[in-house]
Amino acid sequence: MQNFTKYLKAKANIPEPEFQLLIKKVKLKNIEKGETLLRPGEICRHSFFVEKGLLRSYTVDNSGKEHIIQFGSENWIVSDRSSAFFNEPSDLFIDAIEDTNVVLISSDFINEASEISSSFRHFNQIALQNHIRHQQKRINLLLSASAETRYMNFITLYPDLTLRVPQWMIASYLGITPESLSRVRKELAHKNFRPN
Amino acid sequence: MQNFTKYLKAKANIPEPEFQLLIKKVKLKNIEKGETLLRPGEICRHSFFVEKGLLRSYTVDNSGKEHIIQFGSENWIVSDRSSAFFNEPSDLFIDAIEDTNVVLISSDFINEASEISSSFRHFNQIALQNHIRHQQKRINLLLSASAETRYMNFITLYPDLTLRVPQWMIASYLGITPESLSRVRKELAHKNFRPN
DNA sequence: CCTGTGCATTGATGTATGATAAGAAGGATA
DNA sequence: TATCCTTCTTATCATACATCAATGCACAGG
Repeated sequence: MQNFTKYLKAKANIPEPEFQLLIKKVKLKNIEKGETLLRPGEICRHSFFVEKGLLRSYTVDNSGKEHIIQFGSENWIVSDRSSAFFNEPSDLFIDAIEDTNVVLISSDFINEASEISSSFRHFNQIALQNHIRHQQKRINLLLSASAETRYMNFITLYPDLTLRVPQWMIASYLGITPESLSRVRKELAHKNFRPN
Repeated sequence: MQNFTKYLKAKANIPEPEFQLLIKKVKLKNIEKGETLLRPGEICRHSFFVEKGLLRSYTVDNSGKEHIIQFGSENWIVSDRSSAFFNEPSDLFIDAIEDTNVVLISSDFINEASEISSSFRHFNQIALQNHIRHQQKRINLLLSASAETRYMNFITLYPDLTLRVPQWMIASYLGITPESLSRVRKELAHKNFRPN
């Protein structure tokens, strides 16, 4: 819970009494490695703030292949925004890559916080805009860059994840096979590139 | 201007006097086919509501290739949201595919409308969430689907654009070469698929 | 009417990445 | 220590898509 309160206080300036009321609305949950928080068809009722640990969200296509949408480690929020906001059935899985400690943020929480505090509204705006910017960059990379470039971009952007996440998941995030990623890494090693 | 006022009234319930004040804030602009509205390095000062015509936004990679991010025909808004919101230099081009009539929406307009009307705030929220959902789907397609599938998806999603936009631009949007798209279309024709 | 310019098509060839299969290298667990 | 797993690598072959080059149209401007 400490990370979450720190995070929220840093991002939104909510007066203390209201803050205390709000904070009662969220719950903690511990999940084990491999445990699933959301499945396709379900409606995403909570956003998950990661206190400690590592989550991922991903789709599974009709040939059974996984495609990772997002990783979320400490101080990140993982969610299916569309499902949560529009009350639609999700088409994502969310599960835990490591034993994880999450804060459950309900839509109610967000709505109430928005009513109470214009500062929170602003924070929420920024979060949405950041999300859009991030997705934009990813689309652009997928359109224009080779596997190698995409991987380079990943490790500079998420050096921590590069170490914590198994390679086959990184490959999935990049839209390539684990074998291809292995080749790319070999190439990079040849070129005397060291990820450290 | 008619489309824009109709659009805004339908989306946000702003009391008439305030609406009249707001509407004075926007300007009209006519641009010719090929004319450019935004270049990389510039800050995106306006969102462009398309009254009539057709815009596109795109990046150019370091080998000179264009990658189309978005098309916008009547009643669509084209913009670089990140640049506009965060006041950062854009890395997009925006230009006109046809002679086009746009409404210039400044950040001021959006801020003022947000202050005046909670209904407008809500509309804006929905617009952002829709944007996220749309990008999410596109990322998922780029990660998981073949050129053929991506094209099929495009023509069912945007049958109008399929007719108005030159094929090489559609190819660019899909992340393939015009030659590949041509072959994909041939394949589909063989399979007795008719886009009509 | 000719001619230039941009776009779509087609063919030949190349290359990055996928598919499949097998082995090697840890980590966990008994 | 022995035995599983899971992950990562390596090798071979297959394929989707890119690249390069040529041709055919259509349409605009002289």
